[in-house]
Amino acid sequence: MEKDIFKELNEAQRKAVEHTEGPSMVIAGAGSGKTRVLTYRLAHLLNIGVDPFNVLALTFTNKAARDMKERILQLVGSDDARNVWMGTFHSIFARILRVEGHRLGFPSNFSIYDTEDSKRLIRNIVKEMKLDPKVYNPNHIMNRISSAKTSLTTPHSYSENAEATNADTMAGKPQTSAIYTRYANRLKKADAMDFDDLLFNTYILLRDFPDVLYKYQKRFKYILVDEYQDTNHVQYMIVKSLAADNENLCVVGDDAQSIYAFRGANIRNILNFKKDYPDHSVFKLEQNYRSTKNIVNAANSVIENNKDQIKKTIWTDNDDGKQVELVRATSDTEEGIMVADAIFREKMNGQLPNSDFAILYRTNAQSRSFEESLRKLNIPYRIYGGLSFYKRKEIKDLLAYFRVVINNNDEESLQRIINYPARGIGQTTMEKIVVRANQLGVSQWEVLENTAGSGLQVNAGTMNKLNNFITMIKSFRAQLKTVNAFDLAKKIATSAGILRDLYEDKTPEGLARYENIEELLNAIKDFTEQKIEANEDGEIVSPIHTLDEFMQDIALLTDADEKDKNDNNHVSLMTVHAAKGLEFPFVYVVGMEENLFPSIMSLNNRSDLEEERRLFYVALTRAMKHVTVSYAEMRYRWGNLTPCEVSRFVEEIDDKYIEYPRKVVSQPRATFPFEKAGSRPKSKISSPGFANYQKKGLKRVSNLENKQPAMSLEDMENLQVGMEVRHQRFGKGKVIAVEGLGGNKKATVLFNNVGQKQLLLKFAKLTLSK
DNA sequence: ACCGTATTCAGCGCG
DNA sequence: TGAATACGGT
Repeated sequence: MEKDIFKELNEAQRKAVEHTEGPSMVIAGAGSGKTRVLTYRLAHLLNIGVDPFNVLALTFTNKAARDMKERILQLVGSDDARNVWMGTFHSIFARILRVEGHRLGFPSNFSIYDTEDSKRLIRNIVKEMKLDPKVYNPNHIMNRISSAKTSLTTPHSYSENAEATNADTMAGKPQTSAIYTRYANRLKKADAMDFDDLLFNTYILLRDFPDVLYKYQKRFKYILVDEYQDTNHVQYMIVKSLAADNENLCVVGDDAQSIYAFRGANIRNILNFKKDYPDHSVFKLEQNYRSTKNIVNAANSVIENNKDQIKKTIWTDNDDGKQVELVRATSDTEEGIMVADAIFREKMNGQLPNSDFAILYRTNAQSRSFEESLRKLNIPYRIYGGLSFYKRKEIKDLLAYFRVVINNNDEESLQRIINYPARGIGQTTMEKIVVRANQLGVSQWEVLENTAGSGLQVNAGTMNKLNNFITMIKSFRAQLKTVNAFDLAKKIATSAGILRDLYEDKTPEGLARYENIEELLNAIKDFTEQKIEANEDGEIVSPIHTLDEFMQDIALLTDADEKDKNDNNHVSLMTVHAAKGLEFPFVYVVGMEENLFPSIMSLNNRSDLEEERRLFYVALTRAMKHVTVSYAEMRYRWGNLTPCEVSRFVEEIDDKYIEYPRKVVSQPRATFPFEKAGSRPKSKISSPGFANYQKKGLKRVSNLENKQPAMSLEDMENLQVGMEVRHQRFGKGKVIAVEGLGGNKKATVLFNNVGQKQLLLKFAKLTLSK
């Protein structure tokens, strides 16, 4: 068994796997088989007799944890691997906090506030403090609080930290510290933790309770941290204290792929590992198995421009492959068309599946032009990183019910559901409750539960409505431990009126919402049944699985989307950030323009710019066979047509590895086979980007390969209603209307196969059939 | 309580 | 441009 494992590894990989005792760091270049090393290392530990309960593996995403677990199960061939503590920092420490949190005054059923809950709470606090929400922007305040927690700053130490408070005062936000204090109190009162608290409180727990620290140090004899370059300070501290006893710590990462500094990741954690653990070993995985030589070299030539990095030489034995290709479009719309067209051709030439292709962009807002063009070519695509299932309103509404049932003090959830579906408890009433709760220093639920005694001044009708609501929630709560998750969930969805409310909404969106609720209920049913065990007679013997268990299961889940196995044949569209860890044969990195990629916000300091460069490095190294980079000379940004310049990063690619557009003889004008009549004005082709090109002695090029020219002037003039025509893409059809004159002449054509289309004749590839 | 309109804001995003 | 929220009228 063991020998088989090692056979599949190169020397560096094998050494990294074998080194089990003492601190070690694995620097894993892009495509160098990092996951393989991680899984084999874990498998190796189990093979040499380490108890899976003594192994802790921390990953960056839930998905990474799941994938790894699966692979290890295959490798080890026994169920032992299931007992390894493997998951994200957040999920592992949430689990520990459910057990140990009482020491910090948290019940085991504490709620976890997501970003939206946190923001809403901050917004409310700002309102309660009568501050201007424009000045105290919830997003900004939350970032402030988040980075405070990440750097282990409590509300108290924040208020005493002159640097922090001065910065706030200078920014015109002297009350930030007070908001933080209030926010922390409210979370505590609600028996809730936000995402940062899961880490922050774990750190406090380990710091202040030596017996807890001791217990987990003894438990986690072997610790493994993936994506170490993306850990922030509190994560670093937690790992450090857990590993302090035996130092069997292995961290894996690639400084060149650190792209999350903007949210607190500290690249120095990996750069300083050597100082932290003088007795360490370093293993460098430098052979890339993923990409062609051209891609690896192109990426290397870019990343060389960064100062902060660990020295390494990424190389590959793979074929040379093709050079990186540069595509220049006149507009963002055209960029979409050109990229979609390129994918179409590549796919047809090679008879390739759609899933071989990915379009990567810097910002989500860029996806639209690609969507449109892909749709027009009938190429299936999927956008990643949109609104995930668990963030949808209807799902959050139902989950909020669950959360209130489980934890009555969960104020964010309470506010969400107290008047949904509408039951006549409006803003005014809610404000009274909030005020009263704050006056008495109790939770909002406690005010409600004791409506008579709490001195809440509302009229009899409202009082009645409140009492009905309370009674309903209490009746659900009474069933929490006796009824299984699915039955209770169904009951809540029905008797709270959510299903009815959605059922009555017959709009497509309403229908989708209804279906989403159904899907959630199905998931709960799965959960309920999956975990039930029966004896030989089919009698159920295991205890029922309850709703609070389900909620703990999903509390930290975000990517529910990955489970559509049936339809996998689509082009992937996502941000470069979202593409981290993935690979595709053909990658299109689009929007390679100054101020976009690199982002305009990164241009002021070197470290931000270096992070952008690493991001581009990540983008390039996703590709196995071929990379195309593209940019537009004009782009709509915030509603304005803005001229753009090619990204400095493109120019950093060594000329040997990139192919610039070839010179073209004529045909200066782009053709827009699918342009809708009356859409955006076309841009003129004179921009800084163009000037830049001339400087470099590069040549202009036709934008789209013409398979067929647009209509002749003569045909355009002759076209009349009733004529039979043929379109390159739409096929045969009949003209049913003609309007406009000269260059703006438009025709409405009823096509046999695709229905009615309006075409701008100067661009349409139409021929007269008769 | 609810709906349509005005206004504002826009960076990537793990848990 | 367009999504999300705030506002103001019924």
